[in-house]
Amino acid sequence: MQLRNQVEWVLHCCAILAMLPEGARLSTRALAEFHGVPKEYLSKALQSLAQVGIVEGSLGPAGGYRLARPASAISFLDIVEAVEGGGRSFACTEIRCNAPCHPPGFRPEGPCQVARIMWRADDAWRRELAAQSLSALADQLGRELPADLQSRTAGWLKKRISS
Amino acid sequence: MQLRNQVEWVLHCCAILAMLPEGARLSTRALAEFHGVPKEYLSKALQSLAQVGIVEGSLGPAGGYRLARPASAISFLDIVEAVEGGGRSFACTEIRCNAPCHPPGFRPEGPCQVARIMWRADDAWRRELAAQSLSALADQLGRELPADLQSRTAGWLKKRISS
DNA sequence: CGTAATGCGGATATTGTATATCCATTAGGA
DNA sequence: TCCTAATGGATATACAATATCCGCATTACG
Repeated sequence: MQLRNQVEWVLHCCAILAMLPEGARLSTRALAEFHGVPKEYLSKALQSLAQVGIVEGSLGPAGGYRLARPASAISFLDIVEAVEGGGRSFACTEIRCNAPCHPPGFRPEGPCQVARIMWRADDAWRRELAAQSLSALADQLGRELPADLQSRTAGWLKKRISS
Repeated sequence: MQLRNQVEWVLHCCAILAMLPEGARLSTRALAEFHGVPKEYLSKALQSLAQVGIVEGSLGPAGGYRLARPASAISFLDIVEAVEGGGRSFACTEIRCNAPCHPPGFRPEGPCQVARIMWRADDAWRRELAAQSLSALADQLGRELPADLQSRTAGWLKKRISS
């Protein structure tokens, strides 16, 4: 069980977007170069973010992406689910109904106990991610990253910012 | 991100084994028929359980599997990780090191902040599964399953028990 | 205007993993 | 001795993740 590579990519992309000045945009090309990932494929992931309203894209030269709402209103769960989908990690196929000693077509009432337990763990995972906001990450990075690294990064980004 | 089908299968298999009388065994064939899943493939999953000491297989006719320790000492996490592996759901590839503005070969100290947050969610998931024992599941099933279903199941299993 | 850069969506190729099956071997009960 | 069982290796199949390519509509800028 493993999350897509795209999840890591868009989380870092969102972190970058969250540290940009208000209203500034970055192109897919810039984000891909910054993280060393394939531009075309990253583009797909960013489109997923745009479709659920986490980022907002604009066309033309000087186009690109920016956050569609304040970083404090974007959770890790929002981002992960935009790329990965909202499904459960445990898929119950109701194999308890297959027992040859059950009457054919048997359908029990209520969800499978095994599934209930697995889904509770899923909920705990989601709850943890829902509690983490993008702004908290940006703050943390601003506090812990060495100053020289931050200024070099800021300089590189400044040259790539559109609009 | 989805768990293997095998995870569902072995969880239900362990539930059955936990409800068997002390020392009784069930063959892969019986477990596969009971759940309506392919015997050969289920066998692989059960072998994974045997390798980490959750179940114990024996050869020959009247052979089969039984739990290797009390159901109260087996957690859902034990079973899931036996099949799925103990790896994290989020794999950090350190793309933060790829930034073209960083000095080449740059390696930051400490884990990536993004990864730390994702791993915390993984930990919450694992904690939840570690807290659920196989005996608790068996108790729950014994309490909630309709009596007629339980007796029919017990009868079917009795005919298949080895040793 | 026209040109180039951008996001967007569709189509497709490539790779890798989950799923599934088969077989040879070993071991044990009848 | 024969049958049945787990074990482990090899292999086939299906499907999803990864990656690339192309055509299109839009828009900034000269």
